[in-house]
Amino acid sequence: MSKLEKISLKDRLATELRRKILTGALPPHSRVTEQDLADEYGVSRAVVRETMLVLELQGLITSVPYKGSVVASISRTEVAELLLPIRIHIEQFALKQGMPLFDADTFEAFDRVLAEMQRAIYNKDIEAFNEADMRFHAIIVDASPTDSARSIWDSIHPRIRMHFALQTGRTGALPEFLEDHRRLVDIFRTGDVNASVAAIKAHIIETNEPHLSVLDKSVQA
Amino acid sequence: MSKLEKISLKDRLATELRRKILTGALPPHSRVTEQDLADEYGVSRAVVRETMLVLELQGLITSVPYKGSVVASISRTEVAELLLPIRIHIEQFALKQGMPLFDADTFEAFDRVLAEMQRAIYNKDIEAFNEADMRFHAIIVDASPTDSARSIWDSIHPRIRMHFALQTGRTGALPEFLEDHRRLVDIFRTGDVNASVAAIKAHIIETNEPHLSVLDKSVQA
DNA sequence: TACCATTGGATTGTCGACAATCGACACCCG
DNA sequence: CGGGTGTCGATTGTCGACAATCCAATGGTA
Repeated sequence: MSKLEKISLKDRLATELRRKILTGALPPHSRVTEQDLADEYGVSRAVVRETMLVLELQGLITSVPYKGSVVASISRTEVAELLLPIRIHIEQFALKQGMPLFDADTFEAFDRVLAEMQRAIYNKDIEAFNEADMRFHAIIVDASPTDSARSIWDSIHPRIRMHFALQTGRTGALPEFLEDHRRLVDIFRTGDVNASVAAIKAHIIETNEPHLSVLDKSVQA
Repeated sequence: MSKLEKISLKDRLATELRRKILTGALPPHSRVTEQDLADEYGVSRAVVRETMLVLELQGLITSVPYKGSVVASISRTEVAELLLPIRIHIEQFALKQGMPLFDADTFEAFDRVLAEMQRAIYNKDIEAFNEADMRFHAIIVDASPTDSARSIWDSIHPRIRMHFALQTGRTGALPEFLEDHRRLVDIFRTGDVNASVAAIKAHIIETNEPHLSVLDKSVQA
């Protein structure tokens, strides 16, 4: 049996809006109002309000009482010195906790995502590739038995992705990114936690290299 | 003119529920239902729902669809290796960005909080002391021009406080904590950013020492 | 003209009612 | 006696309407 789609409207709408924001369909400073969204998606304002609350707490929109909301804009410093270091820490934590629990299913999930990336490259579908990239790291974070790791990650990661999605779009280098992920999985397979923890940090830094230079300083501090 | 209480019911209710959770009035695993809260506080369920959503995203409660919500419980590992390192990083980041902007008002705010602590000690009011402690660090985080620092901090800090509030209750050592904060302000006054960044880290670690030992390893990693 | 009260439209804040879902228990049927 | 099945209470999910608030435009007055 498949998924059966019993997801709340709030969650579906949140996913959809996040997608629009991350792909630039809703660029920073765009004005979004509850009634408009309610009309556009055919749901009640109550649903929209809860959705917007989620997005606000995740830092994707900013809303001021009685006035309205706008899509947030994110500074390079914020990404480089605040969000990325936190993301690195979370994924390292998740690996330390979760890697010993990796089983056949886990690696099968990794392989599926790698295949998705392959396909995305073939189709030149950057959005699909980013989606797969996101899923790849979600597997890591979810593997940790501490589920608050995922919840914090959820509130950090979209902003990082937003920043890069709107920046250059790393079109050309997709195959190398795929290779990078493959190498990661290989390291995971060895079961060497220390190596994996180091590798994931290097991976995240490199993946986001183009725009960042100040990173290392802030990580150790 | 003073505050004038133009705060939304959602925010007021969130503050109140957080207080109850952090003081142990609502211990972990307590069941909370929307209608009960709505009745108890005389607000609509819509308000309660938005409040609960906030608390859930902040990791203070866990809710499952169509069943209900319970107050979350937090593991020691989670606090020591995930939440605290992140909190340290946020406050260090905020200091680096915000300290150069500290002005007379900022230090006045610090002094007011120190006075609050003094008073709380005199009244043996632990809750008031914790409240002041929270405000102290909020000043730091708010000083950063990057306001997402505060939003992330808001979603990290309550869980940490919850863990300790429910644990021992550091009753005896209150005066030393006050002194610790005084020393911090003194360092801030010198304007030495590096020293301050180091001091805030030491402060947070020491403040939470009793229950933690593994901390250092995970911070540098 | 300059100033300020008001008013009107847009937007969010709050509410009460109805719909969907879940879990447990009683009930029927073999 | 056992297994499914339906029903019922509790709880969350969704909705449309009304209230409060903000802001800019309007218009009156000195």
